[in-house]
Amino acid sequence: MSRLTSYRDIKKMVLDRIQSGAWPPGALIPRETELAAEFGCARATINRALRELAQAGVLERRRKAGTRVSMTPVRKATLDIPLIRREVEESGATHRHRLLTCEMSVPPAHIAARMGLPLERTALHVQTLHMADSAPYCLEDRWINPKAAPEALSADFAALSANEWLVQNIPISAGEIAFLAENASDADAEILNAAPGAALFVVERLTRIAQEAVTHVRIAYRPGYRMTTGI
Amino acid sequence: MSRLTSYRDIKKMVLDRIQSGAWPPGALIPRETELAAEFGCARATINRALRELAQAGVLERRRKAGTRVSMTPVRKATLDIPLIRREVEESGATHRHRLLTCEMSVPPAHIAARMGLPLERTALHVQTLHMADSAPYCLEDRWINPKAAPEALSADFAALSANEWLVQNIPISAGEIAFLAENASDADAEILNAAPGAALFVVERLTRIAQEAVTHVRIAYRPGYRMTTGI
DNA sequence: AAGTGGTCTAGACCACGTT
DNA sequence: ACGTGGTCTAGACCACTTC
Repeated sequence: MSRLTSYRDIKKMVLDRIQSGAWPPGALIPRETELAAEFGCARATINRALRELAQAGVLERRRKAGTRVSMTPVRKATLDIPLIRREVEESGATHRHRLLTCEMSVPPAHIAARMGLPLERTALHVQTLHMADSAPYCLEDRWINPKAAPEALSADFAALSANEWLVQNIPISAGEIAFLAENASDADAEILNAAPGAALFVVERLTRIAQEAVTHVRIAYRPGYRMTTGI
Repeated sequence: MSRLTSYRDIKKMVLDRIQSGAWPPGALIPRETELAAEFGCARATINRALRELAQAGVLERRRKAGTRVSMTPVRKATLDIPLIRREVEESGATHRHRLLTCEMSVPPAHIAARMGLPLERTALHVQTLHMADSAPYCLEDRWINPKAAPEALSADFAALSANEWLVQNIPISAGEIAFLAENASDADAEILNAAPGAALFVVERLTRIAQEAVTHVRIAYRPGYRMTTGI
């Protein structure tokens, strides 16, 4: 027999005890040393299993107080935020994109505020329509802070979409992301080939490098789009 | 100095090298043994740091091929799916709920199909309006498989919302979750006090225990709702 | 003060994928 | 075949919290 007691096995067994009701919500479970003895493995192995279950929200651990089954399982959903091109291609379609706008202009006040730009300061505005085969897939409306990403001014977004260019040229960074629903404006509707007022799934993302906003993007998906994941 | 080389420090230093551009997207980084020598710590420490960064989507690791900086930096967003009551309370408002429907009936075909129920089989249908202070917050439309959760038939959902009851009575389990946008139906609009056709942010969740569907829920939020998280 | 989880080490063996 | 990450061990010390 291969590895009788991998940390994966421990996780399964612990989950099993929870789901079977042997360890109900709120229950204190045995300490690591006891479980290690019971399962015949090192404490480090138990530790890894329990640590991962705690990270997943199944357990709550506190020094000295011990490990308990969560009372309110905070379910966490992990969403992948892929490149739009890849997302389209994985659905089996061909990805194309069309550059609609690429110019310096003054962003709307709420976007300037979120990016921390002074009012009236211009930024690079790039609008791109992404298509799956020949149908509109989503509309990317992006503002780029020229101070934080000066190279963007000379990039050719008609060749490589802004979405993809930024991923390849801006290092890993922090930011916020929001998901919401909006009624399609007349402009959105025409571009996405949707009915005016149709409910659109929208993702807004603000990306920073060292506190400074680099780019703000609003991606509005075609009607009917669903973002899915397991729990 | 305390801990010179905790796995957290390693993570920070690696992230720093990535964000500074020293290790650009796609770059192959040194192997674990080399980093351990450089930082003067055990390989296990390096392993934990790199493993967590890989889990966060920052690195991509493959045996024999080594560890690379992800080409697609912003890859994963983790959303907490809290109790609705807690979500409301954290915004500073008071949570109340009103039970609108609670009866056995035959679910629409697409829901029966997703739950794996035979056509015409009845299920428990529970509709709850959640309110923040006195304003509608979201509409919970839930179907419960009586075979998988028979105790639900005798629960008092007027006292404890179905959302909360299930969390407390059904053990942690697997499922799928989807986020989408829908135009408010006339019924939705009236209940949520929104304009008919308003774009609503909708979460649909299917919960299973051991392959069997326990409950399907559609939660439609009031117009203007945003689900946000860091990256 | 004492007990629990949190982390680190040094070494070992193994699994997987590339070559 | 071989090199890289994946995991496990046994032991140790530490940090935090409750008692």
